[in-house]
Amino acid sequence: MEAGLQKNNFENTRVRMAPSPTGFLHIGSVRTTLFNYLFAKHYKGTFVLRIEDTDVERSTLEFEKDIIENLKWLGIDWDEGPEKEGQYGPYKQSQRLDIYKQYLQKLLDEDKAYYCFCTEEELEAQYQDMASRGLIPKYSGHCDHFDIEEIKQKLLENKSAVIRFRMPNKIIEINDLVRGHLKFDTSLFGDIIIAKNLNEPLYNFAVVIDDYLMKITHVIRGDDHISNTPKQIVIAEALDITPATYAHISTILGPDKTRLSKRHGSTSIASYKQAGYLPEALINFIALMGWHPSGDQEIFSLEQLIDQFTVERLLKSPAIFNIQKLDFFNNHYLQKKSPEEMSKIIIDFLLENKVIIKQGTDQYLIKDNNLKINESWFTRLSQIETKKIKKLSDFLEYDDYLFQEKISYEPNLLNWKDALLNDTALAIDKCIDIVSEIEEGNFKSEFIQIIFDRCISENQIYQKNRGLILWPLRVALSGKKDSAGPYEILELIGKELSLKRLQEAKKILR
RNA sequence: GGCGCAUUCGUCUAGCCUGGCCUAGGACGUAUCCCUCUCACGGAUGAAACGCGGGUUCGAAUCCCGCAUGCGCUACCA
Repeated sequence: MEAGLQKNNFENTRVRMAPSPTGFLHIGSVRTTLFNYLFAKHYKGTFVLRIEDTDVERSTLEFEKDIIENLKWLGIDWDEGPEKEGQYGPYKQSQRLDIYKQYLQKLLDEDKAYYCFCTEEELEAQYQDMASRGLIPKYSGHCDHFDIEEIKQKLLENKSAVIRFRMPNKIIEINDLVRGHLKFDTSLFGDIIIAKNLNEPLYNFAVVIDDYLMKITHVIRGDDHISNTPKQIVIAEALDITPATYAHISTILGPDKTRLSKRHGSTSIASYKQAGYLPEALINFIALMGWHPSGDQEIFSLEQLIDQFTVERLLKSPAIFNIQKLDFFNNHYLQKKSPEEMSKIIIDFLLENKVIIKQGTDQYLIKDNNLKINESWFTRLSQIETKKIKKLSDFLEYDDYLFQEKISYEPNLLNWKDALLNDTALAIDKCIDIVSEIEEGNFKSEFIQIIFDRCISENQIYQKNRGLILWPLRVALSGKKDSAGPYEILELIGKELSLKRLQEAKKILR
């Protein structure tokens, strides 16, 4: 039978994502999740989330929590799954052990599977032997002929045993929604192990049972599963189960073109969230690695993705993860936030990173320099700096002078181009005079600018070369060669701290 | 080794099914210039790709064959 060939209508689809809680939710699984989700939503089907934790040694509750939390954060929800029990639950493999056991027993009873008592050493020896004779290493069939009494006896003796599936020799043809027609010769596999014992099924077996019982119609997964597909199909056939239709998408590669992994830096969604990436940016970026519409549009909201998604546009070649593009998307979505929204986002971020402390309703304190600020301060900050920010953590890097008490810089930095040291000192004095004169209540950048403009128009050297006064002012306030404009910094750090820094600069120049 | 999958600018990709509209389009990044006290923003301009070799055809990025390269699977992981 050619799996999936006959059903190419996408009505009443049930698709699933089956992450294993063996690590923090990473970019790659978010991508497959997203495509399953888009598929379900676009074709008005059901999206099932199933936790694949049959590997008890590696699966943890912490990772499971991380997966659920971050999917929610990204805005991906499910119709059935953890916290949303439906009629095909439970949705956690570790709670379905009795179910697998029945099917395992059925295969055993029908002699479609058998106990294997070979030890790892014996297996190793068999493979070695085959390889040395130029054969393809696969299970020799050493244990495939014991009779019931023999097996009973061995099991009673507590011999460690695994359950192997009697692999039929046949050609399996698959019509993959993304790859097209695929062909496999199952005789190459040998009798694969489908369970460690009756209570510990392995992935290739459990997944078949689950997909069947959960009435999954379409399976979208990474192409690293292509070789598993024929195995799952023969198991399904042995159980008289109709397999789902498959769609194997490409994998994500790191810059060195190997599969994206920890050695390429952080790949967990949590770490991107922490660095200050927006869920909409992540979704947009990830969706475009492995899927693309026929036109030139690149900015997509989740709703637009659902609307425009089609399986036909799923790509088969692997995509290399490019953080600069992610940064671009994040910057884009940051710009689209209103200053008020941004203000809230920045507050949360700085609170989280313990840069500021909440002191009451609309009252915050910058920990290091004791500046008392409120929400409108953050609104201003956002108006001034959001354009250059790629991710929220950039605020800490680019605008450190706003959050620190002391700033440090090379004295030479105060000098504008080839200005004379003496002129710079004069400029700083001038700035101190001007800033001192401005009343606290008028300490807004627009007003400050008017005052400075007046001073500049009154002094010919400054009129000709504004950098002569503006550069040292800005460096004295920020300690950096790159920063926001001097008037904005004055407003943000306030009169007291500004004067302090200007006096500091004056000292340095002597 | 065996099996499988992939191959258009540095990167993500459009175009490929249904050959001519492709002197290959867009985006990110990058370069130069303008704006400018700096950074960023904005504006202008540019560099940059059909893996290689055959074939089919009047014509190939597009169809066919071979090769090369990369990746994946070949677990008592998923």
